[in-house]
Amino acid sequence: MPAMPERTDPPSGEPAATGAPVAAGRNLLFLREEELRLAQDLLFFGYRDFTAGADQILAELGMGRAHHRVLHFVGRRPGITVGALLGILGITKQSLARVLTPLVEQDYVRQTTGRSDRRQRLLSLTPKGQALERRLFERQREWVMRAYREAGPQAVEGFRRVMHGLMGPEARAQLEGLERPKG
Amino acid sequence: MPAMPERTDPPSGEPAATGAPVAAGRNLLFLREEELRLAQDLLFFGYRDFTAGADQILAELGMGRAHHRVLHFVGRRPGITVGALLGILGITKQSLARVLTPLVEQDYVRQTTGRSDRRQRLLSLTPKGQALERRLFERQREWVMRAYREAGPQAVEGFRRVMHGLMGPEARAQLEGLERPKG
DNA sequence: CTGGTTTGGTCAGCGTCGTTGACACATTTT
DNA sequence: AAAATGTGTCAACGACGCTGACCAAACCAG
Repeated sequence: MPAMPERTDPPSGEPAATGAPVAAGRNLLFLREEELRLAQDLLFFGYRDFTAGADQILAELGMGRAHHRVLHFVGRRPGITVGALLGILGITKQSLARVLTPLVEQDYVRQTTGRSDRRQRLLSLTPKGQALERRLFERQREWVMRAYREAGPQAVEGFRRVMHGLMGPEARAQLEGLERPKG
Repeated sequence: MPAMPERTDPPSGEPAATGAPVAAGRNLLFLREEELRLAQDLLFFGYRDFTAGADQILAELGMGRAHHRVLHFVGRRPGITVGALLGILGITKQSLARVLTPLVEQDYVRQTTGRSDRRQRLLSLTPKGQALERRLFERQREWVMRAYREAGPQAVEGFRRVMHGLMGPEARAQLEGLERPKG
């Protein structure tokens, strides 16, 4: 196993900086390579542990992450239509149904017929749904607050900027809608 | 549960202040509430879009995210044992097997018998595996670099600090191991 | 009014990726 | 020789994505 790339193998066939700072280019690329791999690690571990607390609560209720997302986004935008929720979640109607139907049946989410358009089913949380959503929220709140405290307020701002940058245009638009509700 | 914060109601006051502890307390709580809900949104959208690019490549090859993780961590730590990989991924042996076996059969990952302990199977990427891992890496690299550029270097540092804070103690220890290999 | 579109629901089936439980086998340790 | 360890594997299950097909109610345009 000699020919094996030692560790994070140094950028092999990099597009060698044309012209000037060859050595500098190598270093920069190398740095960025490690930097990026670290970002991958951080996102994997961080996201996993971020969701772990809520997952635990959900498991006790026989639910999963998908249920949480519905509770979260319906809570964030009461009166949202099924179609809009589908757009935010980026899943199919069938996938949503498997999770939404039980939530309605178990009285976590309420559906009311739209006033202007009676085909629409406007979704909102029942008190029971609000209570669960809040419980999940509190669990994650503690976790995130710990991270925020450790990192400091300036880091938090940076975190937000980078995460926002990781979102695609569609997600950014949807986030807009979430931040200023009615518009 | 009347005490439940109605919706995401807009922070009424603002940094009001030092004179009215009660009102200020309310504002701070609201702020944090919104702040935290925003963090949830950012993590959901950001992580999803971060992985989307690689997912696409993987789908073309009939693979999933789990395959990518194996390629990533084996690439990051060539010669890693199956047990250590299980520890990093935090999944069961059976779950790993379903993904690792095909990767070995399709010549992406190589297994060599441990020298000191011949029960161990040391994992490393074959050239084919390295090529795929690099392709996936490059795709994510572009995406992350865009976010980094938009956010600026200072934000990047903050991002790292917060993500690190989101990790639990176990993940932190494992990240340690990834950053300084043999150590 | 009629016909087409939109919104939402549902059945049926598939794939990935996580889980548990139970065994098997080689190797190392005691 | 017996016990513990590292790995592999069979079987079954659950959560959560997807596609395709079809239906009903409501809206909308000609």
